[in-house]
Amino acid sequence: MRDRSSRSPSHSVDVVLVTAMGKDLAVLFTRGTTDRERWALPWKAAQGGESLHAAATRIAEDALGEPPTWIEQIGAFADGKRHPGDADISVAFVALVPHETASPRPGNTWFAVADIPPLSPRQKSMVEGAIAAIQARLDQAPIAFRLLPPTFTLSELQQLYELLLAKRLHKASFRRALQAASLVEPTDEWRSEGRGRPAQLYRYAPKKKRRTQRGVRFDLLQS
Amino acid sequence: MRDRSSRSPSHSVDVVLVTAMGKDLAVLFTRGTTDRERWALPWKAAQGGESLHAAATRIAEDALGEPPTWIEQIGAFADGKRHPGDADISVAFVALVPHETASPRPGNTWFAVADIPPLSPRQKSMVEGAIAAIQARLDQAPIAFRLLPPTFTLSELQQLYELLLAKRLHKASFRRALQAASLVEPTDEWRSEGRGRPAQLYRYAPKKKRRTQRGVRFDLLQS
DNA sequence: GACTTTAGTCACAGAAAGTGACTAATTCGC
DNA sequence: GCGAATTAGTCACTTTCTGTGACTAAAGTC
Repeated sequence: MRDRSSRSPSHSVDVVLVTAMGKDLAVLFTRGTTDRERWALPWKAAQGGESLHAAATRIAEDALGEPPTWIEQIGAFADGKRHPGDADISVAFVALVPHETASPRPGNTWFAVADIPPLSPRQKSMVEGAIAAIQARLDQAPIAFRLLPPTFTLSELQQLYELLLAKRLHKASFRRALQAASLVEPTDEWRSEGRGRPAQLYRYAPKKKRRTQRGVRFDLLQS
Repeated sequence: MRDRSSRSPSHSVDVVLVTAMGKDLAVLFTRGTTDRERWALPWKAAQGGESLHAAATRIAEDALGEPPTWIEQIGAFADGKRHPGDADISVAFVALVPHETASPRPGNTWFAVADIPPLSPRQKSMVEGAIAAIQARLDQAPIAFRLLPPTFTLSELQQLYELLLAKRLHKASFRRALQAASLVEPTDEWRSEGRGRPAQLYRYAPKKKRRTQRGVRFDLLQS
């Protein structure tokens, strides 16, 4: 392993940890290691011998006390001169965690996406990229379930989708689509949430299924 | 600008240039600069003061003689010890170019994706990532048109989609979807291609359109 | 001129999606 | 206790979209 202490690290790994906090998405920030007055995304300088993915998982776990339920690289960022460290280039990851079970370690705090503290330009790009990545993955992989606890009501699931897609969904359509995809299965528990009829709890339990063979959907293209 | 000649470059930028060559997708490879016997993706060591995107565009243009019609970063790769250079980390881009107008510079050759030469593990991952990225972007942005010359027949367009999606499409459905999205407009030219009725030429001309407000499509989720 | 080949269109059936209305089970106010 | 309010869950109807085969059109081939 080459000596790195004598030169600036070649790259950093930065993680955008996202959760669903009430009616907002929220991102985890930590007090900067160099500047204690500023908030920054959790990050570390590169270490030899560790894969990018493993490094990102470790960084997330260090900030959160537990590993994220999903993590994916969103790309390399080099624009913006001021990274919290002095890395030439930063590899950003987006990670999801259910809010219920997440208790950030001291010095780490969730910020609603609408109310994010001042950041370096580079980390600001990363946050934007992370939100965009979540929305882009949403209809390709069941990542929404990674933001929920093991059991949940269908209303909670729908509210989460409405939050992520930023649009209202019709209850009957939502459930019909869910059933057709056989992604969830009911438990025998019910939860009474204040007023109103209690809701049945479901768990994420995707069944093997042949993806219905469809033609091209040009209407989804954004020109 | 810091002196870089005295130390190994911190990162490289590598480009997966893709075109549609007859019945196959093809990727551009160049004779390795260090090892003239091996083929490699076009790449360059990092240069200060140039954005990743600009660097990738320049690399593509250097190999091809003209800029690609579309380019996008697919991520940072650090696994696999042997990069053609000695960069710790490599940022890969995927770029598209129509085959008709592309004439690679000497030392650069198209290889069908089914018949790719031996590569370093890292660059092999990049090629796989590039193909996956193209297929993933296909129903989110009209990138297929970036593989076609300015005018084309609808049969050519359909064959291209069949190539990219690796499945047959029904002619009437394909055209109906195309019309609904108003992505192309007819020119007043026709092309006679051997036997059979001549085909009308179209050009890519996306019209502003409200994306039909739809619910969640769980059936597209791959569990 | 009949046959083949490719382009382009139509129309119908079935599937999927949008939508409002309905029933069910609980809490709250009185 | 009881009706209003609230949330969950389901149904049925309509509209839209998609899969599909069959048809017409215009060229070349023999």
